[in-house]
Amino acid sequence: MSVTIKDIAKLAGVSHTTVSRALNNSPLIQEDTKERIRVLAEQLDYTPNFNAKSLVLDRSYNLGLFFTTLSKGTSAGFFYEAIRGVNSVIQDRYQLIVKGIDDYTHFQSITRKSFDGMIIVSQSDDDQAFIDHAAAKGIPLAVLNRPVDTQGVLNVLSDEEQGAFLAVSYLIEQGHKRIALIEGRSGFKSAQNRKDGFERAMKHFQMNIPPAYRRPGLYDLESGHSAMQQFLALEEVPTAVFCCNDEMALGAMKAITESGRHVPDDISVVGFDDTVFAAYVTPALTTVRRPIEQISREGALRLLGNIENKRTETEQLLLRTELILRESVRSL
Amino acid sequence: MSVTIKDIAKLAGVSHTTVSRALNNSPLIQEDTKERIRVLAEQLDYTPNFNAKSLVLDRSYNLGLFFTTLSKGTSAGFFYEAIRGVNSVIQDRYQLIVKGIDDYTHFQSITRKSFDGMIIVSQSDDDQAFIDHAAAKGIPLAVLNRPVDTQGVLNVLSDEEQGAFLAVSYLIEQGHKRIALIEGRSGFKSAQNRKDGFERAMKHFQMNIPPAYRRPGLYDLESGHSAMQQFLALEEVPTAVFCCNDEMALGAMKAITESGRHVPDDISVVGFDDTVFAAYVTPALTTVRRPIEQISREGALRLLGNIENKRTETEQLLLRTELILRESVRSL
DNA sequence: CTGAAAGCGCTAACAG
DNA sequence: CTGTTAGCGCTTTCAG
Repeated sequence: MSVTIKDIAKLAGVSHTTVSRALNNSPLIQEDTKERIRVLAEQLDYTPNFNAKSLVLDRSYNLGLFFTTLSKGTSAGFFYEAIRGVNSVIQDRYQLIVKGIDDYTHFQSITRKSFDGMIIVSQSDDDQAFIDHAAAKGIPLAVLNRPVDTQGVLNVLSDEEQGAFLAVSYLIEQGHKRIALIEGRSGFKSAQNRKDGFERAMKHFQMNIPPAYRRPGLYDLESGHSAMQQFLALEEVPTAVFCCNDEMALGAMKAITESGRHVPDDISVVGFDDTVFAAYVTPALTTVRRPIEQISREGALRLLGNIENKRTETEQLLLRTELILRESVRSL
Repeated sequence: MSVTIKDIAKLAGVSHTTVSRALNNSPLIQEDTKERIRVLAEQLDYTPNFNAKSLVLDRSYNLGLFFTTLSKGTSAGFFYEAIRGVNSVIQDRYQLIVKGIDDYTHFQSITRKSFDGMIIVSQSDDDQAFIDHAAAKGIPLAVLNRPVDTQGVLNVLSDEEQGAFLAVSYLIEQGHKRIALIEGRSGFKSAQNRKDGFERAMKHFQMNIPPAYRRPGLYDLESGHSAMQQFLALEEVPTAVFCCNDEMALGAMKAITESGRHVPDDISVVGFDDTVFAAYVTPALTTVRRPIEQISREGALRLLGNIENKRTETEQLLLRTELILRESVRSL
């Protein structure tokens, strides 16, 4: 068995209470007693039993990081950046538990005891049941990436509707009139927001959108590819395509190239997310940057603030998206 | 405060022991007593306190998933697939704790108490200290992606040296004589293995490798790009480039295109990993597929086996890599 | 400044 | 089949 504070107490000739206090640097204990005990602990290679601590302190030292899904529809880059962002602020004070919301059949294991706080990277309105459950349990919460107005819940997101608006406005300003849309995964909030931005821009410039110029997508390469193939089969092929993420944009570019056409000479393409490869495909992809790593860092930071000060601020933080001009759009 | 087994006991008119047994479905308890207690627990919305369970059972219900680094050099796709693979097998029996080894300044918080088992996706020999520590603590271990021969440690990896050998042999068989190498991140085992495979193939076919035909890389887009630029500046530009991962291959392709040349007509490019976008870039990338998700799934599966049967098999599992032929190589 | 005693919620002998 | 009792390792009153 491993060493406990009692073992140290025996060797130091003090009570285990004193050891506990000394190791927690309590001001009640004399400096030299503390030092003696610390040295002893070090020698014995003592490590606190966090389960015991958790039990008595009613803290788990766990932070949950939840995604709508791990198995379908979350892109690798998004996932990676979100974890990095959170991980960069928690250091080793907390353990980061990563999970997909759709991995749970019931939420009963989600309790205050098992999570000191939770960060929910929410991509769908369907996550609301999960969020409500956690909020009802009194778990400090930060919801990222999707607007919520649950009381006491932190909310950090980027203005995707505006980003899409900018991107599509840009296409129009470049003289494009026949602009098609490849939508995001249905049910994902981001898909809705980006579509809204698209529509607002089109409306703003009084352009009409023929039904054939909209195609559903799944946020993956393949669906972008096949949606574009449909556009290419039309009588009047669009001169520009707004894709609701970069992966679909890449799939679309592939379809265009395969048909013997060129980007951007024949058809312009715009993506969304500014994934790491966007600058490196040929032609480099014009896209909308969304500060995912920053969102998750800010969310984590504020959440830790709430946890450690036992506050429950209901802050909402909206970060700006940015249009990144590259080479995949041609001016007509 | 939340309901405990004692609350249930009081209401059911039994001892808390009986409740504990009933809820754990002990054969010692009569069926109808069990049922009564279960119903009561349901009504009260009882959830077990896992900290208390952990303390007495000496299990944490935590599985650690460690990467060499989260902040530098691990590619998003790799990371994503590894987590997915592991997550798909653990269901909700365990919590998955994700961490970078380089996040730790000291390992003392890594104990048997805090992890029922650990999966270490090891990309560097430098991880060995961490592995040794965990092994010494008696934590059931699965090391993925890098060979280790520590006793009692499961080891699952793919034959990357062989994969690189296949890829380079293929280039040679297509008639290429001037073949350059963009290496992986120095210190990463995979970088060494892939380089070894490259060299073995070159040697096998009695080709020589001028020093100018090797460039260090960092596994990212940018380093592939700049390495390729160097090759393009040479008097004798190579006719083919073997890149130690797909991201560098994409960077290299970018540099080639920028120089006014074409892939594969002027220069052939081969990557490694078969990242999700490899099939969608233009031209589609010929590359070596490495079954990351399968590796992590197998690793997790075997680890759970070891944990739950209290075995410590020292199994080593070598999965095959596979050359995926696409369009980025030209036959001379 | 230090110690004795109680208790966090649960499981596991041991008795009946 | 059920209950009594002890104890996992730690923190926290309360008393000195």
